[in-house]
Amino acid sequence: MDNTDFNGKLAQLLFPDIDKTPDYYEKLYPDRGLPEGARVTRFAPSPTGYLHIGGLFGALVDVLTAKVSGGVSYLRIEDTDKKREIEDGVSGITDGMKAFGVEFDEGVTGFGTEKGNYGPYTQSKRVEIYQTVAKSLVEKGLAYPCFCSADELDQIRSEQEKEGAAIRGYFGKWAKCRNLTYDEIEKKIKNGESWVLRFRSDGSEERRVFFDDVIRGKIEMPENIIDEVLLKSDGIPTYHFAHVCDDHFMHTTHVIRGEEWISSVPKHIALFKACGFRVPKYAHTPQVMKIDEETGDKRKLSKRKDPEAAVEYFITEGYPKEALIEYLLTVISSGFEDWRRANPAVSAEDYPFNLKKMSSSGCLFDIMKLRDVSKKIISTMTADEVYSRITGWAETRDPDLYSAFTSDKERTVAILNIDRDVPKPRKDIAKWNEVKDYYSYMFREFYTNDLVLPENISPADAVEIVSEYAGVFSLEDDKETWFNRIKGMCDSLGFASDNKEYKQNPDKYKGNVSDVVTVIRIALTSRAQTPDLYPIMTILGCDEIKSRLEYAASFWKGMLPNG
RNA sequence: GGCCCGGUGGUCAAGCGGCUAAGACACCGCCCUUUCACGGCGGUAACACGAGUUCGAUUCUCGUCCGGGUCACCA
Repeated sequence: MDNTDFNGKLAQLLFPDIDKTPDYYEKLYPDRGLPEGARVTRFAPSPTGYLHIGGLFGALVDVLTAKVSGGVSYLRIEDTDKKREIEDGVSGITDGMKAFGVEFDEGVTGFGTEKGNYGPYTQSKRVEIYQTVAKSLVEKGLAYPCFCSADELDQIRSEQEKEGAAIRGYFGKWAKCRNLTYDEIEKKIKNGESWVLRFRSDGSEERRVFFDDVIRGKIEMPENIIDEVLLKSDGIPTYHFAHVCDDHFMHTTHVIRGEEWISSVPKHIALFKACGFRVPKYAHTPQVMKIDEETGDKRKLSKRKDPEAAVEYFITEGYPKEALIEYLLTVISSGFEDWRRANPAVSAEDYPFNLKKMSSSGCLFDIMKLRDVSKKIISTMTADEVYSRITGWAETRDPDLYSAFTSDKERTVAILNIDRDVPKPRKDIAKWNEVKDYYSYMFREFYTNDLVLPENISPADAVEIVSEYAGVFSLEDDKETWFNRIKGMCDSLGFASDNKEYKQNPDKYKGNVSDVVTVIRIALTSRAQTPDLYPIMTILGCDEIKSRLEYAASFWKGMLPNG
């Protein structure tokens, strides 16, 4: 039997049910006809049920890369690992994308749904395609069945380890099944022995492969010599083979993925060439790391140890979606912060993203920076916007907050508008789960009297201040009058109304206006620090103010020696 | 262990043979100020190490060290 004969017969023996050729799929999935320079990218997670922060990072890079080039981005689900499969691992990913406003042009859109003409976009539904390509590989003598058991493979591994072999894997003298005869193969198959399909590598460890990583530049590695598994014993492809088939038929131009894939590029290039497919461009992104609290070491974010590894965490905490995106962009792309300064009001989606400006070293996740970015974003929102964000967040996560906030919308918006509708708005809130505590004194439901005076103010003075203020304040005042009224109280109480004078002669006074206002502030809010007191009082209303002032007076009176 | 990627302040980062080595976050100080925040001004703090190439290296080359990845019928 000559070689062609052998290959043809073997292909038929292995894939009796496959009646198509790769050519069929070439016609089914024609060239996309995109303009020159348009990039086709894909995000291809396995359905683990949740979206990893690194995944969102990668997805963002995919979408932006396609967008700036006028290309196409799509979402493909790589569900070829049956052992790790969970019931609906897809929704967690697509929901996460939606929550952060990351949208693909085509591909999987949710559990069991998709859009686009190059599907199916779920690998488990593409088995016939892989097998068709696999069959053609066998016909060309570039793939063969392997009957080695897991035990045999383990043994090969341990022998290689014992020998200290530089290159390990299924190749050369260890590739026992590489040269089986047709009769041997046929016999094993008839016996019901299970087999995997392996690539027949013609690589040499002497030769080197070169490729140009879009992010990292030129990379050089030894050629692949391993007879990699293409199809597992259940007929489902490995990542390597699926990647080659899918990115070819879906016409991906730029494969953007994590740096953990760099070392398998030689394998992938060899496979593309064996299949007669054009090799796409590769861009390997850095990983998001963190410092391990226990060991102090830098390491990859992990789902089990780090709640913030799952993107859901940021939603639960109440970070606005733009904040994470914006933060990720500052980390991903070195020019982003400059661009943002020049274009403060533009959506991050319009950022002219460039893969070449990506850093190639892994970065640490910096929660402080995220907080800063988030505060900045929240500070520029209108009170109405903040209101709808907070209530939207709280509805399912904090029913108490939700009902308190929605019971009087107008009042709540007024509260949220304090120090907001001004040239330099406050930047106090980084995420929605902070607002309940932050505004607690504005809501009876959350308010707790806890009147702690600063050390430099005696309860006796506090009682005097509060008692007198209860008699003079008026909500009719404009802000200036309001403040002058407080100043007016100062001198008779022994506090300086004029700050400059106080600084010159501090010993002549018990304190200054600041101290007086602080006492009032504490009486009204139980806080030594709050935003502008004037609007707070306006919103609190006369009755509430009176009652809080009275309470404070009697509370501090109780602290007096003979009180 | 083999192969590969990476290494500028605490963190993220500009830099592409000659600069007092940007900027942001964090931290500290001052100013503003009814407190706090905001804002403004200023400050502490970095090219992992050793050779080489060069008139000159953070930038180029090599080595060392350190960190990371990868060597599965996981992706």
